[in-house]
Amino acid sequence: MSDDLVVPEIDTMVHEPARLRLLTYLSLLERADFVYLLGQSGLSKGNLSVQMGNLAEAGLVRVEKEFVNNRPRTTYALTTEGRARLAAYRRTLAAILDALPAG
Amino acid sequence: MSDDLVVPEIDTMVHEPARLRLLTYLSLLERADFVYLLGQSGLSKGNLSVQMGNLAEAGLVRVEKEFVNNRPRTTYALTTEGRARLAAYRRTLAAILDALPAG
DNA sequence: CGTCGGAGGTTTGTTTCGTAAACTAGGTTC
DNA sequence: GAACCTAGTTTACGAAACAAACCTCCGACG
Repeated sequence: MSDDLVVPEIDTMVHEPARLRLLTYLSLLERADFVYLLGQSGLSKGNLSVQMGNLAEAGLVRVEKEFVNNRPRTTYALTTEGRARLAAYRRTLAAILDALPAG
Repeated sequence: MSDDLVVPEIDTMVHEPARLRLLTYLSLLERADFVYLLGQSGLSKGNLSVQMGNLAEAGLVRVEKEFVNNRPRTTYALTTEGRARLAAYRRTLAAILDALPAG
């Protein structure tokens, strides 16, 4: 019946709101630490810890742990792959949104 | 301190991949029935039924049930509110994506 | 009659998300 | 040195998403 009309697959690792938020910050800031992301994202400590763990395990972010003033500091940054996945996601969503009416 | 850098809230009723997919079809087609969406979306019958129920309960889609050739047919269409929510979502996501690098 | 198939759900069970609370491990304060 | 703070991690548990299997209604076929 002619209708291909296929909505493309969405990368759920990126799409998930909490992670998309975090990835967006990292994309804008290049690097950010746990405390900053905690305040900025509004996520709970536990959720932030888990989601960063997920992103790291999936290879989208790199984690650096060090001690500063005798206190732990965990810093995150996008990996090359993370950047690529985000860019691909951006294209996918742009395609979907473009199909939607009303600018 | 200057950093407002706030990523806007996402409408999860729309954002959720399965529902976003369904809403996109409805947006493009104006109306679609259960069987069509089943084939096009790749969702299971169960999930499709549940997600359409969610969307209907949230007031984003209107449901029409009738019998055609003595067989049931369920047709869905966006409501005015559904259209508005989708448009708002579109703007929100566009804002997020615009902040991301790499056009 | 019996049963096959299609439309539309509901039930069951797994996975993921999210919050809250407990826990770890060190530092500072009195 | 007991009480508290900071930075994270882990655990417990509920809600939602999802797939697969099963159930219902009804007309068609043999």
